[in-house]
Amino acid sequence: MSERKQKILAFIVDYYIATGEPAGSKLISAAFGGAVSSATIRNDMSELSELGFLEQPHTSAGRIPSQKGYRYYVDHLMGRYEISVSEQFRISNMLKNENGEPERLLSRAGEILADLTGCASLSTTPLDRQSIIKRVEMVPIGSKTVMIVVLASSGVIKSRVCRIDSEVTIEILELFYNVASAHFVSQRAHDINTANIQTIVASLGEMALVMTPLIVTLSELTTAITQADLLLEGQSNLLNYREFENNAYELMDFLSRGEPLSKLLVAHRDELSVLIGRENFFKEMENSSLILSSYQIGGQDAGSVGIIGPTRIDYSRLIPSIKFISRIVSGILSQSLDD
Amino acid sequence: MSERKQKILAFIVDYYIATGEPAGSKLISAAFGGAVSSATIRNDMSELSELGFLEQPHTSAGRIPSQKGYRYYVDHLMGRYEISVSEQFRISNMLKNENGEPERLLSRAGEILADLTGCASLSTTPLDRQSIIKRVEMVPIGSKTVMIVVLASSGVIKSRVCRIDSEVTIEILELFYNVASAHFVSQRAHDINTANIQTIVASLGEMALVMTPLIVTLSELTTAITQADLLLEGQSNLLNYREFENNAYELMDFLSRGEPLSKLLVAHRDELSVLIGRENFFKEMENSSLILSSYQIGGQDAGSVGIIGPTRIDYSRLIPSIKFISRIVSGILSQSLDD
DNA sequence: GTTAGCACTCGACCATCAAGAGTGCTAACG
DNA sequence: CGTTAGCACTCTTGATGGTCGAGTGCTAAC
Repeated sequence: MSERKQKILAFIVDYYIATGEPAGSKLISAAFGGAVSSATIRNDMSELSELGFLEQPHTSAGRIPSQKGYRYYVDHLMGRYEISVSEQFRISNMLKNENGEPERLLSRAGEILADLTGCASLSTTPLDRQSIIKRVEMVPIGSKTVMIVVLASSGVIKSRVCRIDSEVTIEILELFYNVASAHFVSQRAHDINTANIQTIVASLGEMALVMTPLIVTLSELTTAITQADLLLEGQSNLLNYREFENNAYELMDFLSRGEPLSKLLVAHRDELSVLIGRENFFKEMENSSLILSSYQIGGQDAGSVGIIGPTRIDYSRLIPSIKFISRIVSGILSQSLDD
Repeated sequence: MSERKQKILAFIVDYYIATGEPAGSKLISAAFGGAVSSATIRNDMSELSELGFLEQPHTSAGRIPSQKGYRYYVDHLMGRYEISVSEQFRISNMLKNENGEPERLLSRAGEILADLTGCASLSTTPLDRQSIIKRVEMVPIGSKTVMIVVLASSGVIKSRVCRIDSEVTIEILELFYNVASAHFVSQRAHDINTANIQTIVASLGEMALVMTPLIVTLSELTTAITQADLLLEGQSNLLNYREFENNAYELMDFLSRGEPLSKLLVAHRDELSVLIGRENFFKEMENSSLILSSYQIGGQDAGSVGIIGPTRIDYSRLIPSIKFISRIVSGILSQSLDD
């Protein structure tokens, strides 16, 4: 593709991102200082249309980028920016104290990202197929109530309160810890077979009845550890975009379902993924773009953070913010893993 | 107000709730079987307008209820329904196993309510000004990491992970439990003075530095217990209503801010509160209605569940669902308190 | 390959018009 | 006095048509 055509495509994308208006040949010619006449631009635009990079809302409007046009722009044309040092400083300051649970950190990072970009932010909790159950704790909360805490080597912590039918005795505590260390601790979370729960419980003899809720809860927690949760922030930001005026419900409802999206995020744990429109695979997102950047824990890809917005999103300005946030998140999560 | 006028008002409200269309005099006359002529209806409607119960979108449309009209309808006119026994059974079955944390129960109840009503549901976590800190636990999670768990007499459990700068020793554990039982356990959560934290920490001498993050986290958790969290579900449902087409962002953004709403809910812990439009106090909600019903723990009002929707909401059908859910929630929460 | 010129298309905007819905008012009725 | 029929009036809705301007595609010339 000729250099001029590239410049034209770049201009149209930039202009449409900035204003939301189609760009016409005369406007572009003027933007180039009149060095090329509008007729020439028209010829080029016509070819760009034929190649599928541009489309026309209607005959007498200018051109706007097609999804293929955005793709070419992202891959070859867009400017590279960095976020300012003071901004970097501000962001890392806001996050550096959230070094407890990954979930809190990610949710805070998501808020910042949503504010920064004016889009909705999303992230997945860390997920590592190799992660093992590092620790199981049972904390008495009441005479018949305990809290079960499970810690994975990925740093993820899950806890849940569980009520049983009788008083929590030393015997129950001991039995629980025995079961936990025999069948759960040091196992890969993915390998723990939920079907085995029955046999484990059965082996407890007369204590089986009392222990069942505890073992079931423990098993549910280990399952929860093998699944990435989706965290969403700033969804309402999306309502400010014209493009979502008519299908806001579809999109928001899809977002709130969580699971399909979290699968999508888990499948794209690269340093940078830009998914434009129909590249997202889900019909509900065919008018949206996703920008994702993975974070690492101890050098291992563990999850992603990113944003969702209309396809007409300011890729070049927002990509650096997302990359930066994922770097910060990587740093904080890796550091808390030093225990 | 004459009986006929009441019937007319009731019909207009019902009709508008069902169809979203204004009702005209001819339609109403026909609905009454022609027993009264449209001219008579017109006279009555004119008076109802003068009294402020009805308004006209424009001259040649029929009448729709004003907010005052809805208020009169809710107070005097609407039908009383009950939800079917099978429905009651279905709902209570879905909830009866969520007897651990109140937050999980309420969030599940909120999902059900949102599905049931097609509105967004909201609820507050239990809050009791008299509630005391019943228990504080510190669970080692890693060599330098602990999880602090605080349990209040209201049944609310808050936990957070905390990292410190040195290994967690027996000495630290003991010191922590000493501080906790001296200054936190058995205290009313509301009475714990955050300003005292400094003096507590200072009294620890050379251990002060290590202990600070732990004590601060503990103090933050007790503060969190004195505040009702707001749980929202099914927000995207609201996007299906015509009335929110133009101000969806305002409303959704307001909902996601949480705090003002949770204050509103805490202030309305009655068996049933219906807040219509401007009665909601917040400008962002002037076109919305809130239906709330409080739940009790051990006979004490502890929080509310409810829904938010457009003012044109089916009050008579939805109120029973909300009351029922709050009764179920009361039951489950009171029962888990028996420890 | 580039450009000027021009016919053509199409949406946005505006005014006009007719149809229909619903009202408010008046006068008559029982 | 409450109720009703009748009618003029208002206002929205939708259709129609015309103008304007923007932008294009094509052709012929440079």
